[in-house]
Amino acid sequence: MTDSPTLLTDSARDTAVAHAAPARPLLKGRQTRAAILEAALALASHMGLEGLSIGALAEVTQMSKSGVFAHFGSREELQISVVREYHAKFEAEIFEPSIAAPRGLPRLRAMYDRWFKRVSVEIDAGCIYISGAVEFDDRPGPVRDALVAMVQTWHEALERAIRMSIDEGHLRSDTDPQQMLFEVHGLILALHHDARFLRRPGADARARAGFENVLSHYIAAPAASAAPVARRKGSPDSL
Amino acid sequence: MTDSPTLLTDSARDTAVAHAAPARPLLKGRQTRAAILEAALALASHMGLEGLSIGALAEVTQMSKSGVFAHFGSREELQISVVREYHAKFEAEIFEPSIAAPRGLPRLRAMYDRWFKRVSVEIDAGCIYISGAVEFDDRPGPVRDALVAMVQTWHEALERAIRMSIDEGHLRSDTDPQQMLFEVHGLILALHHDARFLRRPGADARARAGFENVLSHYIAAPAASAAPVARRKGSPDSL
DNA sequence: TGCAAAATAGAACGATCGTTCGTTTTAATA
DNA sequence: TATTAAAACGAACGATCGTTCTATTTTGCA
Repeated sequence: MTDSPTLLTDSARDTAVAHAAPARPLLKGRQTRAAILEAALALASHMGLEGLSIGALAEVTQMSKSGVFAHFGSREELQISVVREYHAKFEAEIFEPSIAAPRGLPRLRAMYDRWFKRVSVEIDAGCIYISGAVEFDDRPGPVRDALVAMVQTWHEALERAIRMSIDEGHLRSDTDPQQMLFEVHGLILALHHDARFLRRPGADARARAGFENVLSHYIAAPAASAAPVARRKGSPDSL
Repeated sequence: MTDSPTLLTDSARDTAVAHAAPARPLLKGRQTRAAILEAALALASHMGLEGLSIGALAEVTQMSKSGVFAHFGSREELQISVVREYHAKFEAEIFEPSIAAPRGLPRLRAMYDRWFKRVSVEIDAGCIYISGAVEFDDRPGPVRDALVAMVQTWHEALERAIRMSIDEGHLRSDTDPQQMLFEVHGLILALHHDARFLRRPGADARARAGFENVLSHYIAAPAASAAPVARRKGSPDSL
C-alpha cells in the first residue's frame, strides 16, 4: 500500500513518512535530498537512468560522493527515487491540471496537449518514461518495476479519459480505448524521436495533426459540424 | 563516398576494401571480425549500444580483451561497426525483399509488414535504431551521426514508397508523405514500447490495426473496383 | 617448407564506478 | 547553551572499464 503509484506527490509522501516516524522530523536532510534529486532528475534526462553516476551527481551538487550516497543507500534506490520524482512532477504538471477540464473529449484533449507540450517544448530534457522504457525493457529489477508501474498508471488515466469520452458521446461507442491509446501514444513517441533524435523541425505540428487524424477516426458523427466530408462514417449509433 | 549509408551490405563493403588494399586480402581476420560483430549485435540488442563492453564481448567470443579490441581500434569504432552491421541486415531483410512487391501501396505494405514483424516477432532482441535513438539523442559524436544517417536512409525509403503510392493513385493526392510517415513510425515505436517494455500481449494486433486506420485516412477513394462496401470493418487487404 | 605479417594473448595502466568505514562537522532539541 | 543524533566528509576498497604495450601464436604466400 505504501508504494502504490497513486496520485501522491513525493513531497507529500515525505512529510507523511516524517510524521509517522517515531523519532525526529528533521528538515535539513530532506532538504538536501530534494536538491540532489533535482540535480539527478536533470542529469538523468540527458544521460538516462543508467547514465546516472553518484560521482557526477556529487560534483554538480558540490558534495562528497559518500555524502550523496548516504541519502539513498544504493544507486538502484537513487534511480527509483528519480523515477518516483519524475512521476510526481508528471502528475502535478500534466495530469492534475487536466482534470479541471470537463470530462470527456475536452479533458482528453487537455491531457494530450500537456503531454505533447512536455515532450515537445522541453527538447533539452528527454522524457524519463520514454528513455527508461528503452533502457529497462530487457533489464529486470525494481527500477524496471517502478517504471512500468508509473507508466501504466498514466496509461490507465488516459484510458479512463477515453472511456469517459465514449460515455459522454464524444467518441464512437464502438471505439476500442486501448487501440486508440496505442495510436496516440505512438504519436508522442514519434514526436520524441523526431524532435530529439532526428532534430526535425515541425515534429510538434506533426504530432498535433496526427492527434486530429486519430480523433477523426474515433470521433462520434458530429451533428452538422466541421467534419471532413469524405469520411464515410458508420451510422450515428452513439448520438 | 565510403561512408555513405547506401544499399551496400557490410560484407560487400569489406570485400571491396580488401581488394582495394595494397598488401594482402587475408580472410581469417575478417572472419573472426564478423563473428565478433555478430556477438556484439546480439549483445547490443539487449544492453544497448552504450551497454556494449569489450570485456563481455571477449567472454562471449572466447577471446582475449585485446584480441577483440584490435579488430576495431576503439570502443566507438566498435559501436559504429555494430550500427553499420545492423543497417546492412535491416536492408537485406526488410528493404530489399520489399522492393519485389509492385510499386505503390503493395510495396508500402510489404515494407511495413516486414518492419512490423521485425519489431514484433523478435521481442527478445530490441531494435538498435530505436534504442540507439534514445541513447544518443543527447550525445553528439560519430556514433550518433551514423545512427541518424542510417535511420534517415530508411525513412527516405519509406517516404519514397509513400510518394509512389500517391503517384500510382493508391493514396490521396493531397497526402502529406512526411505526416503519414510520422504516424506510421509512431505505430512501430508504440509496438516496440508495449511489446518489449510493458510486455502487453496483442500489441502486434494493435500495430496492424493502427496501420489500417492510418491508411484509411490517406487511401484514395476506391473508384468502383473490388473494394467492397463495408470499409469500416477490417477487410482482409491482401488482395 | 620457411618467412613475414597478421592475429591473438597476456599483463598492466589509469580512470571511474558503487560502496564501506571511521571521523568530523552540522543542526535540532532539552 | 549543552547534548545528541543526523549529516557530510575523506580515504580507501575491489571491480570493471577502455586502452596500450610487448610477446607469442597463427596464418597466408613464396
